[in-house]
Amino acid sequence: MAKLQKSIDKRNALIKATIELVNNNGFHATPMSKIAKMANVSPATIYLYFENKQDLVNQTYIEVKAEYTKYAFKTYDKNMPVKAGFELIWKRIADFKLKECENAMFLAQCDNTPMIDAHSRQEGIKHLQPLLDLWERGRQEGIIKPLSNYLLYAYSINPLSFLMIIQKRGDIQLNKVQLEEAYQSAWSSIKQCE
Amino acid sequence: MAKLQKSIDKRNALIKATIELVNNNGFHATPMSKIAKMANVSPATIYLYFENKQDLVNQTYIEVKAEYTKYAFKTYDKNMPVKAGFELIWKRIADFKLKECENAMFLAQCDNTPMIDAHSRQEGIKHLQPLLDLWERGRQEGIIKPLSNYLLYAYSINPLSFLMIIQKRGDIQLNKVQLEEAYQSAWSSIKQCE
DNA sequence: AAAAAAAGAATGAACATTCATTTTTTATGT
DNA sequence: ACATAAAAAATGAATGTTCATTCTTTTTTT
Repeated sequence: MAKLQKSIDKRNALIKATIELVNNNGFHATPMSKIAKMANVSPATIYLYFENKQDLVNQTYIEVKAEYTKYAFKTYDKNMPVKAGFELIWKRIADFKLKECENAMFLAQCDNTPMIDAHSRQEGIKHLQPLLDLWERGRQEGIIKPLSNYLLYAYSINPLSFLMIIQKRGDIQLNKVQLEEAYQSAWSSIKQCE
Repeated sequence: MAKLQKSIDKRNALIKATIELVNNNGFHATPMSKIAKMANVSPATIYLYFENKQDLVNQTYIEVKAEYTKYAFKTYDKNMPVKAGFELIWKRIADFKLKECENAMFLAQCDNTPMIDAHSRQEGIKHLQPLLDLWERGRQEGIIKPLSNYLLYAYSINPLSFLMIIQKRGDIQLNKVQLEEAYQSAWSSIKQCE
């Protein structure tokens, strides 16, 4: 037990260091040696936990993505009405993106880069299903526009990534009011107009 | 004249090669030697045109960003009505993102990465002013929601980046109809509801 | 005492950048 | 026009560094 615990701690430290360094310097400028140093570990030790650098980054991606979706759906129940369900999920996602900034930044970087291999990317998408199901229900009930999931995502969820990035960069600081405005815009763009 | 022309051709070839390689392999996996090879030039020659790798990437970014905004505003006239002006600019941007896919992909990667230095990023934003002015006018006329430029951009323009990426990845193929839908969503999310 | 985990140093490849030469262009004098 | 010298541009090979990964030894756990 103690051994296993210790191992998990080290693995977590490595993943955390990877996120922080990749966020600040980019993949191209984060050597294994720095990751090791930040995690208080010898470079050689990394290879006890991960196959190589690519594997480390892939696994970090999958881990963070899983945290993200877990957070998003934590309080969601698939029997909720469509509108309420969407609002709930949207706000959880917003919460994650704006509070767990490090994690969200890392995902944004991975999602726009050939840094992650196709297989891990696929793996990362899996857990988004509840949202897709909700949208399907919304379309059937005539509450949500009959657009593809991709379009709905592009208009209602993806903008949060952009907002997160510029907030991190210090260009804006979203308060409660602005967040509510952002939510209304998101909803406007996907709800079926009467 | 002949000399200058030749130089510009080489510079362009280098920039083109940089875009293509960074798009396909990421910054971290595009060595100067490959860029040189793709541009049919010796590695040493790159340093006659650019200070170093960072400078090459920064200048490529600025160049592509300038192309992007030039394209976006090509047929826009600042005396147009707000709604028509927005539709025009939006559709030009969509055109650019979906047709000049290579260029747009490169920008997306740069914009979510510490690949580009802050100064060059600043430089790249400059040319967006006509759109910001249009929005200001729209807010004053009560046609556009009283949101910050960042929010308006996040909801009406940024989704195109996401759509472009998934189209490049082969997940969707936007036709005329879907593009019109996307436009309507964009407009819905920023227009003042009556 | 055996096995597992971790470490630091070593290895070899890849890479950005520079150097010494060669090729091409430009300017000059006839 | 033309030959030729100076200047500029371009090159391939060399340089020195950085880095991912592995090897051997040491420490910790069982």
